[in-house]
Amino acid sequence: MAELKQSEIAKLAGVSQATVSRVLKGNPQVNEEMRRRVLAVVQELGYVPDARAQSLRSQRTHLLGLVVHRSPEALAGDPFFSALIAAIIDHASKHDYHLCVDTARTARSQRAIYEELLRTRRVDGLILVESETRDRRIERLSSEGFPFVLIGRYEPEDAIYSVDNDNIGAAYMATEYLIRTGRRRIAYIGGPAGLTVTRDRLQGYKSALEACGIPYDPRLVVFAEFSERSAAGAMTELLSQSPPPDAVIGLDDVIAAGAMREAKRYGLHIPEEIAFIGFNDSPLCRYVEPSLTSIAVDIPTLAGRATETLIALIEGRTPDAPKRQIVPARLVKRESA
Amino acid sequence: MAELKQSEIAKLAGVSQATVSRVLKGNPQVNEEMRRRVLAVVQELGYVPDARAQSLRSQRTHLLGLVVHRSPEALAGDPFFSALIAAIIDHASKHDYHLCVDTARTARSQRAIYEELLRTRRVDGLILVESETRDRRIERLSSEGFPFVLIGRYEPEDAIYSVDNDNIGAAYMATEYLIRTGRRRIAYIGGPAGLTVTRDRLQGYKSALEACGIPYDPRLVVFAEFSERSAAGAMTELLSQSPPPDAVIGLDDVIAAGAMREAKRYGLHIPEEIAFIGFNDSPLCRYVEPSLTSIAVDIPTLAGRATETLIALIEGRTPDAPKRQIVPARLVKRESA
DNA sequence: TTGTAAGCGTTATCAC
DNA sequence: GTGATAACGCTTACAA
Repeated sequence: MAELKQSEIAKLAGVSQATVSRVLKGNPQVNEEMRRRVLAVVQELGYVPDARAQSLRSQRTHLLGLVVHRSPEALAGDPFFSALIAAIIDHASKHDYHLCVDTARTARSQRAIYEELLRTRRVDGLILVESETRDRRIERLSSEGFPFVLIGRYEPEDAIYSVDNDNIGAAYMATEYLIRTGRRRIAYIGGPAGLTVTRDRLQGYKSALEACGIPYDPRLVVFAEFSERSAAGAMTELLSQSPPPDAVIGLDDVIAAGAMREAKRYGLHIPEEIAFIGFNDSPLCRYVEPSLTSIAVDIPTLAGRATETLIALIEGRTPDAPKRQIVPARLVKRESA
Repeated sequence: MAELKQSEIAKLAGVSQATVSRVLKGNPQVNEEMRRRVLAVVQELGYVPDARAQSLRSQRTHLLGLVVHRSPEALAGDPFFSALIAAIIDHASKHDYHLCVDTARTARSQRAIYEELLRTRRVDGLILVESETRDRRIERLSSEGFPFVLIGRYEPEDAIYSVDNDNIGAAYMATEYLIRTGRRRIAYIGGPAGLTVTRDRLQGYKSALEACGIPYDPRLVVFAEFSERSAAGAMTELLSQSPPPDAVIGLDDVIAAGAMREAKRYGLHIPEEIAFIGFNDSPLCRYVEPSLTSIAVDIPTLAGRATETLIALIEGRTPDAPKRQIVPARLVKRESA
């Protein structure tokens, strides 16, 4: 079984190896008779071409790379990534591509990953998530003409292909909703400060405040890691102020939930005394008490657009989409706000 | 930049292409002088070998395949997989392997995945999760001598390499704990009936009942899909009985939480009237109200063992571990039981 | 110690 | 239409 290659098939079918290749590639100019003979042997032996040889020959691996900028621990409990990975695989498989996932925590390993996947031509293209605002590697990918799509934001907007939630709009929506429902001291707990998501949502938050004539108070803006624990710490900081906030927007559901839990520990009533809104509409929103209002980012669409765009790029087609695609978010109201 | 290959380096360093290869492979029998010359050029141009060519030549892709038997939707919100994937990547990267993830929902696509990854030699080995109890493809992998490791259980125990939570023990632990704390009508909500996890935990559940002299009542055993909604349905079924159960063990946290939510809707008090225990100790346990007691499966260890074993198998070393490895679980007590 | 050359399994360009 | 044959970029005998 190990020695199954086209030359074997050829021998058994009594044709040349080149003909076997033609038949398999669906080359139209092959005699019907030979085609049948070849296919019969292929079927019978269950021959499948060797992807490695095809990769070398065609300069295509049919592998997409997903690079996630988080440590394994931070990735571990995050439902966002399950959803993202699942959606990418789903789209990729339709085009006969596979997905290779890597994590790049430190700057060192980031470099390693890029080298490893890109320069080695191990993958045909890259999907990047949660990159730092200014990433040297992105410049490089770009200048080397390597196919890649960013999930998230990048400046200038039309420099590279990117797909993003409407983060600014989403944060604006959340903030405005809170204002509309009577909140005045609205806090924002971001993720790590360097991240574009963190910045973009901050921007939406600020715009909404401004549009509604509420002065921006920098003390109401704090940052946390992607963990419940870190979010609790940030919340403690916010609660030490007087007056304390009457609403909190967390960069994601985990952060919002962690903050909310902390507020509960302080004996605050939710949503009467303080409201909470998270992002991602992850399963946990329905589990926390009170259930968490959240901005739903449309992960399947996001992943789908990114994947389709990337594959188009790889295959040399011009993606029929603008360089920067924005996927709208929606507010899912629950009890916390 | 595109034309960077060993022959280029060779030309610039004034040596043969074979020597470049030797230097890069760390072959000891190369003159120090040439080695330096070669490395200088390599450094300067940032040459990295082409993985595709290496794969073909060495018959190794340095890719591990992870095949998950779930639909993208079912995968989507599940933190178990984020954790699993993260942990596998972490271990694999230490040995310079990458991870290729695929999902196989239908039987048809399962076949496709196996063909696609295995026969095409696209990956060097496979990690399988949540396989059906009797899976033809496993027999085939096994008989073809393809390196693979199963996360989960398989009979007979020493037929293949597998790593598993101590599912039987864990369910035993959960059940016994409930009995010890005074519960008598303990229900079990499994996942899809064909799954080995479902069966194994059912077995542990039964053993504990038997050991404690509590008769097994089949009406207390129901099955659900991996979704909150489906779990709620299963719970409704359980609650229609008289007397209703006074404790519920859910196959995973999502199922347990879904069931618990349903019980709350019925106005039952938790844990006074009915207790709940889930599996995985996922983040949501801390968010639900009351917080969910759960059996923690040690995902990093599980993934680590599976990955290390697989790589040993691929590289022709005999794994220094028994064919079937069991990773113990532990009970994380919270409010629900 | 180094270079030459064969070959990994394909695909694609030639002649026939 | 079909069969040789030359790549694809690398590793590794084998020769020198």
